[in-house]
Amino acid sequence: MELCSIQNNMRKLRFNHDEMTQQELAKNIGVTRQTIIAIESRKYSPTLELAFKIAGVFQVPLEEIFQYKPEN
Amino acid sequence: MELCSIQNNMRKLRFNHDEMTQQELAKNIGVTRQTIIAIESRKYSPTLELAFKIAGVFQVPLEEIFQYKPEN
DNA sequence: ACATAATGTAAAAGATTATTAACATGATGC
DNA sequence: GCATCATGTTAATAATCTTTTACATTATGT
Repeated sequence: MELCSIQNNMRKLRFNHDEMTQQELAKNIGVTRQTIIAIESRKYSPTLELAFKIAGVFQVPLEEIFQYKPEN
Repeated sequence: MELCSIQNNMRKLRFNHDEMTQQELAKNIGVTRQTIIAIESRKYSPTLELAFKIAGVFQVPLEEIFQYKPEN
């Protein structure tokens, strides 16, 4: 499976935030669960706006969640 | 004209980096000049990957270039 | 055993971002 | 005046991201 070039630790963050489910996170940022699944599994990377919203939910800097790895 | 919800100071950064032109920036990150124009004028926001590349060129944290303003 | 919740997979349609191409303007230098 | 460079505008196409829908798997609790 093709992976996108940006890593993330959303999954870890969800669990560290009271085991927030994909559904809850999705609702929080106003997207569908499919989008969360796709991002977590690196099927594709989110838009910049979505990335900011996710960082907002977990209250961490964007770059603490997403890391760009050009080589992948 | 509709503005996207993410502000940026690419234009300022270009001028502070030896007055780098849109064309040079575009070439640096591997997109067309149209994409730079669209982002600078907030016609739309870049993908997360593109945002990282731009931050890389100017060697500043992503959030120093792009700011999310939900209210716009 | 059964119901429920959380996660996973897949495919088509819709929305947004990026490219390509063509043409326009203003500034600069020859 | 003319050529060149940087920027701007528009429109059509291509690529990528998001939604919608439907169904599968695994774990948990009753």
